[in-house]
This record gives sequence, C-alpha cells and structure tokens, in this order.
Amino acid sequence: MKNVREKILEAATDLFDTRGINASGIDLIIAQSGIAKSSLYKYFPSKNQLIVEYLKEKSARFYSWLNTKLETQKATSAEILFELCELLEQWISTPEFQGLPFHIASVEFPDPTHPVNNCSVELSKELQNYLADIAKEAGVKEAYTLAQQLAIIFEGGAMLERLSPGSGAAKKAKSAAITLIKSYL
Amino acid sequence: MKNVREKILEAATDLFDTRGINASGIDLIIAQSGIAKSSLYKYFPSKNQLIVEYLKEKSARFYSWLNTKLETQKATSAEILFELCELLEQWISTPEFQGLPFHIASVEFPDPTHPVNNCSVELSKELQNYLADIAKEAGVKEAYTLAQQLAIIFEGGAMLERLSPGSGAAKKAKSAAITLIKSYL
DNA sequence: AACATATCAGACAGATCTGTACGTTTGATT
DNA sequence: AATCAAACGTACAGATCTGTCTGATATGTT
Repeated sequence: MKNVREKILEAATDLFDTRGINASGIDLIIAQSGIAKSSLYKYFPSKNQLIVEYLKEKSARFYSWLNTKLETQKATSAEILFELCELLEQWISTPEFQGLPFHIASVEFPDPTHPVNNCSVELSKELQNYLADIAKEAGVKEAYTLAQQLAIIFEGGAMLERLSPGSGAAKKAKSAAITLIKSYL
Repeated sequence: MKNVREKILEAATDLFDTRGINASGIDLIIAQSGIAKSSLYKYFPSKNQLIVEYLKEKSARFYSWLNTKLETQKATSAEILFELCELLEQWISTPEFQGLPFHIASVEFPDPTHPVNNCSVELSKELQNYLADIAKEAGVKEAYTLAQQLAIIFEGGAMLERLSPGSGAAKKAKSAAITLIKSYL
C-alpha cells in the first residue's frame, strides 16, 4: 500500500505537469489521488506548500537522474560537457516532458513575494550553479558564463519543445550548445 | 481624447505584462482604464478575445520596432544577423521587458484547444519564420535551423532575464547567438 | 471486545472571476 | 432645446476555488 502523502504528490505532479498549476484545483487533485480533502490538508497545510514540494521533488528527481547517468559515464575533463548536452536533450525529448516546472511555476505566480515564485527563482539559480560546477570540472575558465548560456539554451529549448512538440527544438538546442562549448575550450 | 478601445487595450497590456493574465481580472482592467464594464464587452466579446488582441498588438509592435531599426542600418548580407542580435538584446534588456507575451500566455493557457494557446503557438512560429527570412537574406544555407536556434537562445534569455532581472542573461544570450551565427558563415 | 487513530465523504463559508442586465448620465447633432 | 446613441455605474447570476468543519467509516493495538 502506497503512502498517502506520496499518492497526493503523485497525483498533483501528474496534474500540474499536464494541465498547469492554477488549472489543477484541490478537488481535482483529491479525485485523482483517491484521498480525502482533509488528508491532503493534513500533509500539506496549503496548496502553495504542495506546489513548493512538487517543485522540489521534480528538481530532486532531475538531478538524481542526471547524476547517475553522468557518473556511469566517468567522462574525463571536457568530455563531460558533451555528455551533459546529450543527457539534457534526452530529458527534454521524452514524450512526458511538459516544460521545466520552475519555469511554468514562475509564470503562473509572477509576484516576486510569492513563495512559489521564490522557490522557482531559487531552483533556476540552482540549475546554473549545477552547470557551473560541471563546467569548472571540465576546466572551463569562465565557467559561470558558460553555465548561464547553457541554461539559456536548454531552457529555451524546453520552452519551444513544449510549445511545438516534435519540432526538434531539443535536438537543435543540443547542437547549439555543443557549438558554444567548443568555443570555450 | 483617446479611443475607448485603445484605452482598454492599453490598460490590459499594462496589467497583463506586470501581473500576468489570469491575475488581471476584468474589474481591475476597467478600474485601470477608467471605462465601464459594458463598454469593454462591447469592444471585446470576451476576455479571451481581449487577450488575443493583446498578444497580436504586442507582436505587431515588436516587429514594427525591429523592422524600422533594421532598415535604417541597411546592413548588407551577413552583417544584418549581428545587428539583429544587438537589437534583440536591447529589446530584452529594457527595464519594462517582462518576458515574451506569447510565452507567458501559452503557460497560463496550456490547453492546446484554447484560442489563447493557439494564438501563442502561431506567434511563436511567426517569430521563427521572421528570423529564418533574415537568415536567408544573409545567405545562410540552413536558414531555418539557425532561425530555430536563435529563437531558442533569445526566448531562453528572455525567460532568464525575467526570472532574475539584472543577471545579464540578455547579454549572454547575445554573445552565445553571435558564436552560433559565426559557425554558420 | 473496546478503544484510539487515520482516513473518508461531503457540506459549507468566504472570496473571486466572467459575463449580463438595467437604469442613469453625458455629449454631439439637428 | 430636443433627440439619440454612446458610455457609465453598479448590482447580480452563476461558476469556481481554497480551506474548514463535522460526522461516519475503517484499521490496528491492547
């Protein structure tokens, strides 16, 4: 038997990803997860908290997937950057991909004082720091600049792939990223 | 005296840009524009129609600004691509910039059958076609591929600049785009 | 068997949003 | 001055959403 909290997060994740956050009401989430409304509010004191947990879990799953894939490769120095591009393309290209969650959340909650917006900004910076660490490992001097540019390219690619699925945006983002990386080596 | 229709669109544009679309209710729009609710529904039969008109006008203003700037330059062949990058950086870097409207609209209305989403997808493709035309003029062979990659870079840059204003995302998008363009020449 | 705890089911309050209706006021034209 | 259309102001219907509350039901422990 699955944990009640897990069931809620799973249903919420599914709905947030496919319908958007604001369009996924509490009643819809409890209907999908099969749990009672009072149970939801027992584990998550507010919808905002649920959204933040959703964002953090999506992020954690992404880094977990990326780290294990990168570790198994054991690529040395610069090779790891190209492997990274390959993996990011894969991540964006899966049919289940629906756009970067913190992207969508920041658009749906544009108020800079809103906790969901704050969380989104934090996760966006975390991604850049993650990419910068890899760039540093690869021996790139201006690691942070490259990291920010890679973030731009893959976030843009994610956005366009979501807007026009099957347009090959992920693939073109990858090749653009590779061209850029080579100019830094 | 300003046209009533113009006053509505102006107020709606201001609110949509700064607060987002769903967070800008009809009552707020009429309060800001100083017109009556019945007048709004006379000129725009629904909020969806108003949003679509807003998107189209923002798009038209963007291309109008870009075209006049590009024409005055009279750049020849490949030069026009670099001038384009300079202008796109400028567009994204202005303090009033709040993200690409069709981007935000497509996130707030993710349903593919919704008229606002349809309009967003259309405008996204229009941007790619516009960029492709310039790339063709510049003599790039794979003009459409480059156009899609430029769209990725500047849409990503726009997103990151909006998420973390002042982070220099626009500038880094420009330099990444220039590196990419050079690889095509 | 009895009790305690977790979960369920659903009604409800309070707020908000879109779109309609209706009577009043303004302003331009004849 | 009289008329007429446009715009105003506001109330209201109907829908939806978050979060609370209450009582019923299930589960597990002693």
